[in-house]
Amino acid sequence: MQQNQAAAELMTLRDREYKCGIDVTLALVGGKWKASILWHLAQETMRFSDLQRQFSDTTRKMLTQQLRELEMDGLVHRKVYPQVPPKVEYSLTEQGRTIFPILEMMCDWGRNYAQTGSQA
Amino acid sequence: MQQNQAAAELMTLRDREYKCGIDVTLALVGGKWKASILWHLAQETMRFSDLQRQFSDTTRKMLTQQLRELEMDGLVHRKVYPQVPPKVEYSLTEQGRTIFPILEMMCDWGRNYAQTGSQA
DNA sequence: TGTCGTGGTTTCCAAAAAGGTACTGTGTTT
DNA sequence: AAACACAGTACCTTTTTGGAAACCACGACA
Repeated sequence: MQQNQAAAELMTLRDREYKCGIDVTLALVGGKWKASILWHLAQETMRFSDLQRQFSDTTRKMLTQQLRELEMDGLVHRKVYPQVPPKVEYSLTEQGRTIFPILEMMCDWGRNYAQTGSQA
Repeated sequence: MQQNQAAAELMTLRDREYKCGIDVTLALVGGKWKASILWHLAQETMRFSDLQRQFSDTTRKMLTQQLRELEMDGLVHRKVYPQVPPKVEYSLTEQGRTIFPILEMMCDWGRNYAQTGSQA
């Protein structure tokens, strides 16, 4: 019963209300690519073209869209170098780094499930 | 670079392929209600009508749909009592319980983000 | 002058997820 | 005989996501 001590009040995020912290977390990283993007950025700062290579099965549009949202949510930092051709580097913010332990556990759990759980 | 040691091979789940454990995890609990359902069931076994009360802003249809998928994925156990009116109890399986630490972290992180992170 | 590379944006369309409403089955109670 | 309780199912619509293809800006370079 987590309600009792810490949450009767709703949480607000981008004009939506959530009852539970889990829903907030999923709203931030639950998209099809966001969690993976954060995971990869946790390993190293990457240029847009690096991300395109890593996520070769998505489109530029999706990548920029997800990155913009992560940036607005304060999880990712976008650094533009005033050059031609353009150079843009993406990295995690302090805030973004705090979610790493969760991503790590999700990665392990999912991998383990795929190996053993699905045929249990 | 998590690729190097543990994953070059793809993981398969319900006829889809995933490169990363994170994506597997999200496929299983990334739905709009699934993680919360698991979270509540981790606290206590619940009847369908209990869940309806907890998730009063969704429909019976969505609940059954999500529960069926969680059941198929081996995370939730469905026990039917042969009575009239019907009685059906939902609880976590062993497998389902293993995800609890992740849910707990997501709950804390999300709650913390909602309080402090969004105005940082 | 024309082409290249990077990091996008725009428009349009398809697929997937979520939601609404009505209907069902069946013992028990009134 | 009618209504109720519980746990659904069926059918259809709406909303949200994801994706394909084309276009853009701009300096460098041949």
